[in-house]
Amino acid sequence: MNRTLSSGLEDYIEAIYIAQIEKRNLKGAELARVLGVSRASVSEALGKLSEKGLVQYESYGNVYLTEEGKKQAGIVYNKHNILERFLINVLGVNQPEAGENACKIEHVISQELLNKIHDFTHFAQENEEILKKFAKWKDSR
Amino acid sequence: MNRTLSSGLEDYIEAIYIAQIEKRNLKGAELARVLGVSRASVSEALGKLSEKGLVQYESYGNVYLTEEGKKQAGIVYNKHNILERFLINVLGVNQPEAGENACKIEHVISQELLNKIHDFTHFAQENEEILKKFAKWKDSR
DNA sequence: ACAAATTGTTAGGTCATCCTTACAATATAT
DNA sequence: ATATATTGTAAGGATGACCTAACAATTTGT
Repeated sequence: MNRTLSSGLEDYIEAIYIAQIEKRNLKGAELARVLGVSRASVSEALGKLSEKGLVQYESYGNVYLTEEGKKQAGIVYNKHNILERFLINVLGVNQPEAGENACKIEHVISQELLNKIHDFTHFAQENEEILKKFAKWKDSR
Repeated sequence: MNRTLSSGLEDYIEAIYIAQIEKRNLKGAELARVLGVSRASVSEALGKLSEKGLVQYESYGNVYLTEEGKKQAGIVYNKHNILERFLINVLGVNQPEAGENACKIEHVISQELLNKIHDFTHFAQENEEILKKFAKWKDSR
C-alpha cells in the first residue's frame, strides 16, 4: 500500500481535521460541498482513506480521523498555517491571496524548507523594525 | 483548446527552454532522459504542445520552442529562479533543497505572490544587515 | 408515522498522464 | 555502404481523480 497521500487526499483529511477542530459535524455530503466535488468522489476517497487507516465512519453518520489520520492531517494543516502566516505577516500578502497560495504550496513543500520559513517568520516578528522598513521600502518605489 | 498548461507540460517546455539557453541540442529522446519519462510520453506531450503552438520540431531533428512557447516557458523559468534565489539567499536553504522545492512551487504559485517574494529578496539584499542578523539569530538557539 | 429530503453507493464514463512493446524511420560509425 | 544504434510513434493498457445518473438507505420535519 502507498504510504504517501496525493494532494487530493490531503485536502480531504485536512477538511475533516478542520471540521473536527471547530467541532462541526461532518458527513460525506457536507465534505463534498466544502471541497466542491461530488458525493460520489467523496465516497471513493473515503474508501481509500479508510483502507489506509486514516478515517473512520459509520454510514450515514459523521466522518472522523483516526489517530494516524489526525497526525497526518495535522502536518498538512500546520504547513498551511505556517505558510499563510509567513505570507501575510512577513511578505504582506492579503488574506485571500495568501490562503489560495498556501492551499497549493502546502502539498509540495518540504518539511525542511517549512522549518526555515517558520524560523524566519519568528525572527521577523521579534524584530518588527524589519517589517516596518520593508513596508516603507515598498512605498518608496 | 485549453490555454493553461498542466505542471507536466510546464516541465516539458521548461526543459526545452533551458536546453535552448545552454545551446544544447535537444531531441525527444534526450528530453525523455532529462525528465525521466519514456520516449512515448515525450512524443505524446510534444504532440499536445505543438497543437498549442508552443513547440516546433522536425521529426528526428531537434525540438524548439516557438515565440509563444518561449514566452510561456520563460515565465515558469523566471518563477523558478526567483524562488530559488529567495530560498537560498534569504532563507539560507541549501542548493539541492532549494532547487527541488522551487521545481514544485513554480507550478502553483501566483504571479502576485511571486512579485512579493521578488521584492523581499531585493529588499533583503539591499539591507544585508538583516540577513546577517537572521544568521546570528539562528545560531543563538 | 409517514412523506420529503438527505445521504451513500454503484455503475459506467471521461480525461490526463504515464507505461511497455513493437516496429518503422533515420542517423552514425566503421 | 551497410550494419548498428538511435529515435519517433502507434497500439493497447494501467491508474487516479473526477463526473452523472440512478437507486437504496437513512434521517428529518410536520
